[in-house]
Amino acid sequence: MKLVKKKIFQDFIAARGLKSTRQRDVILEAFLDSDRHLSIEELYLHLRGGNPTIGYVTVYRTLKLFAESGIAREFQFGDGQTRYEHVVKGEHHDHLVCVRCGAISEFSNDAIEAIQDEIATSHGFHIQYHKMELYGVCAACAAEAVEAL
Amino acid sequence: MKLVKKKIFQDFIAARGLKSTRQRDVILEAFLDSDRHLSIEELYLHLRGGNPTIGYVTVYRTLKLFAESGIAREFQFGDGQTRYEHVVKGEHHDHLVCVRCGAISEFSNDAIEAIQDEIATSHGFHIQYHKMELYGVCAACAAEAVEAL
DNA sequence: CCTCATTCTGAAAATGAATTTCACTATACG
DNA sequence: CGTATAGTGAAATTCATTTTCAGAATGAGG
Ligand SMILES: [Mn+2]
Ligand SMILES: [Mn+2]
Ligand SMILES: [Zn+2]
Ligand SMILES: [Zn+2]
Repeated sequence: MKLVKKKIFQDFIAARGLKSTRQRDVILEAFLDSDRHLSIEELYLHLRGGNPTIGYVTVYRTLKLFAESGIAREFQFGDGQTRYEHVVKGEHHDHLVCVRCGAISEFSNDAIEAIQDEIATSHGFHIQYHKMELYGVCAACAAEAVEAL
Repeated sequence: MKLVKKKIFQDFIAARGLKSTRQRDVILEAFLDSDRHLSIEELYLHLRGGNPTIGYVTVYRTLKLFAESGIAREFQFGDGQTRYEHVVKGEHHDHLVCVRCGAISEFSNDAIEAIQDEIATSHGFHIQYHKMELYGVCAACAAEAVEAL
């Protein structure tokens, strides 16, 4: 899967007449090695740990490229930072976001997706993408809250 | 309904020891008279038309108060501006957002809401609120696109 | 009606994430 | 190699939001 995504990005780079650079390689590697929903800054700070260092702006631009190429999705979970996760086209899932600890978990449900299509159709609306996020308290935080009593 | 919302806000103001001001009255009136999903700036510019003028910051703070009081919901539809709509607690709907003209329409679907609850339960997750937005091309814009051929 | 503690207002300043600029560097194709 | 083209990153800019602060308004108690 990691190799598939690398290939997709390489092809995208080639098709657009862009260049392959050390920075893009490093960022791609780190991005694919993560299973989190990373903000630009998080990835940037992570990369600063290694050597040589890569600029914030390059991380920013590269994540945008990932999204354009189809190997990443961009999100706004309401914490003021844009986040990215790597995905492959065709696959889809939505999110549960803990308002206490920020943990993000994933789910997908075909029934909901089907109903969404029906709703769109009945409105003469052509869906391009959707956003579905459930905000609340995760199991771990709920347990913690109980302990604290 | 408008009166109900006014009452809710007045009670909120009283319960919190806040004061009733001309500005809050004017902003509330204009907000309740709209059926749109207004950004701070839109409402501010609308109010500037009338006299006397009200500051941007006051509109900003007052919309926040509306949200806290329960008569408004806050949104981010991805255009970079925070938007507000007036609602009553208990009522709920989600949105279709046109990526071409920005039009926002509404829908609600009990089946989806029920499935969301099941998903949360199966994750031990306690939902506080959710976000569901379908982005795409509205019927009007689709028709326009066909004409243009 | 006054008093005055408290809240409100709004211009200006600050914040902070995203985005652009630009001088310099790296890539890649012949 | 040579060189046209794209990339990099520090710094500057943008832009909505949020905070600050000094003067104004509100309203509970007298
Ligand atoms: Mn995800
Ligand atoms: Mn709505
Ligand atoms: Zn949590
Ligand atoms: Zn439209």
